[in-house]
Amino acid sequence: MSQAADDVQLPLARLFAIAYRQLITDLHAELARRGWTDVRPAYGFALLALREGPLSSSELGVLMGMTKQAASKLVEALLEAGYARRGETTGDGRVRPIELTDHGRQLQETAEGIYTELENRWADVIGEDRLAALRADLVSVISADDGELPPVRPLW
Amino acid sequence: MSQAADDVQLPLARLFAIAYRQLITDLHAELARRGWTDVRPAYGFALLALREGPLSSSELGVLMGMTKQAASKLVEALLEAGYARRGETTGDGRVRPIELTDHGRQLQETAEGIYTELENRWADVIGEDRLAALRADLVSVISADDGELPPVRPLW
DNA sequence: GAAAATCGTCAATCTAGTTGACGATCTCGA
DNA sequence: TCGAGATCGTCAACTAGATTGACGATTTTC
Repeated sequence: MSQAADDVQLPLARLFAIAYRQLITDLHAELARRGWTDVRPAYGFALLALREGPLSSSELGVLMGMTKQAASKLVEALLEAGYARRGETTGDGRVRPIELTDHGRQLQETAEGIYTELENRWADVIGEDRLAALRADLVSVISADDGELPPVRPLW
Repeated sequence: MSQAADDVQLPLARLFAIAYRQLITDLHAELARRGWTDVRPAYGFALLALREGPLSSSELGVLMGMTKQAASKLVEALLEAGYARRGETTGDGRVRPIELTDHGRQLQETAEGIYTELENRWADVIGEDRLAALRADLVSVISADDGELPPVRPLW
């Protein structure tokens, strides 16, 4: 008998922590294996947010649940790594929009592919239906407070 | 219609991040409300591990998935805050066991009570059975690799 | 008994965030 | 229209929580 069944009463928080870390670690290990060695975990949600189009640092900060200063530092790292660049200025002279470079878009797509694989492995273990239920239940609980999904944050 | 249903395809990793953060934030908010104002998120899993009995810093490090140096710093913080103390030395002169003080035990029990309340709120939203399924599914996936539950780490 | 491993700690460094301040720019209402 | 106030991005200083590397003191092993 596996150890798993004994631990069914482990705190959810602990399970979330482990599950999150496992996904992110596996993702970055596979990225590294494919040559993407300068990708930091913090980039993930930012690349995802930038996928849809240019964003200001402040907007990115709001989406990620961090201060604009922190977002600004993250953007700086993305610029230096060549995954993002300053886009065309809008009418507003205060805003300096950020957008993905081709390299950044390539990374985003590669990561998305790997990540899909990882979730498929989950489906292999617990089944498609249970996975869908898990996702749906998570969404209902975390948006229970105000009906909206709160911002992410790459945690502590 | 709530926003929740639209987002069912959000990455699990993101949901885990949000769910974890929400639980930990709510827990510490309630702890603070009850007067426990010097509790840092990192203490949580350490108090839990120490609940069963004395541990060395190195053992704590292994359980939490961090280096012994990091565990040592965490222990130092727990000692200074009065939640732990050096216990009786074993035969091994290298080991300096750590154990909970009464104050630490009180904190641990308070936190556990609050945490149980939080999980009960989850049960109120998705139901007892779905909550049990969620927990069981998480456990099976994260222990799928080697049949054992990996160490926690308070993440990034 | 000597070689090797382990325990705890020190020191330096890194990542990822925070708060506070500030100049530049935009918006809105008197 | 113009001035008060809000917002954008950045600078600086700091904090939390981790890392690697080194080392003395012990213990274990052969």
